[in-house]
Amino acid sequence: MGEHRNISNAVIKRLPRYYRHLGELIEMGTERISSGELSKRMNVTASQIRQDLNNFGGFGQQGYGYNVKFLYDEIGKILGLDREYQMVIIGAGNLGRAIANYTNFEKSGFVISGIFDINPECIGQSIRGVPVRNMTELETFASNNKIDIAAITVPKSAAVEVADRLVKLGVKAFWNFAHVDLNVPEDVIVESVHLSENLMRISYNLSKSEDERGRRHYGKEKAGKRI
Amino acid sequence: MGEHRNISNAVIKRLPRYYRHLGELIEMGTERISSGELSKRMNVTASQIRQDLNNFGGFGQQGYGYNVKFLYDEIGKILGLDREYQMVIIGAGNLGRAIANYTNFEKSGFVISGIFDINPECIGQSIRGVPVRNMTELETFASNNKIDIAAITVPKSAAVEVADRLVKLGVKAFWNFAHVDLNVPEDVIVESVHLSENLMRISYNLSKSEDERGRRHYGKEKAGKRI
DNA sequence: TAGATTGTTAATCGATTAACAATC
DNA sequence: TAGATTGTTAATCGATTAACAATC
Repeated sequence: MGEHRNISNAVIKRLPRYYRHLGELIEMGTERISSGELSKRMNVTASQIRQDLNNFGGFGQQGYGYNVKFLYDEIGKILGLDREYQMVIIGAGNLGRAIANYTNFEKSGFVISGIFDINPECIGQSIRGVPVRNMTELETFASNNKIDIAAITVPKSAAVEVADRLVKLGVKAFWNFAHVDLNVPEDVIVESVHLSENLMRISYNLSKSEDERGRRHYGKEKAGKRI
Repeated sequence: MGEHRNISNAVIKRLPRYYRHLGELIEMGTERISSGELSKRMNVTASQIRQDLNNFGGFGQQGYGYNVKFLYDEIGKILGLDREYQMVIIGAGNLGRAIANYTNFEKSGFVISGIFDINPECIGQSIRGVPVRNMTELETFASNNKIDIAAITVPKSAAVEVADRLVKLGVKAFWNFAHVDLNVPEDVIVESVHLSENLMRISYNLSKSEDERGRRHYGKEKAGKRI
């Protein structure tokens, strides 16, 4: 019962990627696939694929493999993609607009029901048919509309306060683009996209590649101690 | 020597977060901090902090802790933030603009040197002082300007081809926002931001929370086999 | 049936945490 | 010095991979 409690985070992080590849396979008209073939395609071990899927029950068949469409649908259900989610976007800047315009979202059941900003120039504008509302209307809006997810695309300085307001309004999931750790109650989900951290991993790896010839040192030199 | 080879990915992923928190501590005027205090602030174990930092050498002092400013600078160096990176953005849509307008990037040494698109309406426009160029000019541009990083904000269908072109031009790092796995040579870095995967983790967690009451099943029912 | 491939257990590998001696 | 806290080794935990019996 409740099959998907206690599934490790590592597994969950991989599910969307399985889902995407299976979608591509469907588009290609592939009907069945073995863990071995999928393994080659995705660059993960077949063992890992089978282990991951078995966390949720038996989706395959010995001697046959997995039915692509069936597996795709099942993973979709696991990921909760079989229903709609009402999402608001806080911040109608470039990032907020990018998200609002991201047509694919609605396809997968993420419906943008409101966009909010404090900038008078934005307020009243319409983005993809959704009007930009004044942040002062947030509470009224929330009492008339269920908000499943709030995307936070405001600057760091405002993000924490906005999140607090939304938590009070009962919002249980945040998609956070601000460079802060939101502090929310235990039962509230935060998924953060820290773009600057992304860039730092790139610069780390770039400078590492160069080091492979160059050589650099960090911290105290402890002569002879490390090699 | 060449201290930072063979550092595990898990460690590297945490470095930007240390860096951000240390930056906040500097702003607050904090001069020194122990692994224990930082541990409370960041919600990680003190042991992990010490282990992580010791991958790069001894930054602390027994009985004292870590000098915040010194540690911040050292981590900055490790992350390669002590130099500039030339970045181009492929795709002048909302997401491309969001990145281009992200003022903070230049602060940290990421300089946007070019923006490219195929849409005639965009070409010639200027975003933050950077003109939007025709994609056909990419090769010419690359021969006159070093490109350290390319941000790919074009649709999935175009992303793979664009990345191939850029690899041929010698670009060694990609910041990929398209929903595809870019296939690049071994020595090329790809950092992907798959927004839809983010959303799926949110929907997974939301539907899991609801299951905690509801109950759902996936896959074959094997009565009595699992509890 | 024989062959293929899963589901699943056991072995390995890696990452995190605990503990403590070294040392500021 | 005594107290605090690091650097580092050892113990634990968890995740990945290998192996193979079950079974389609």
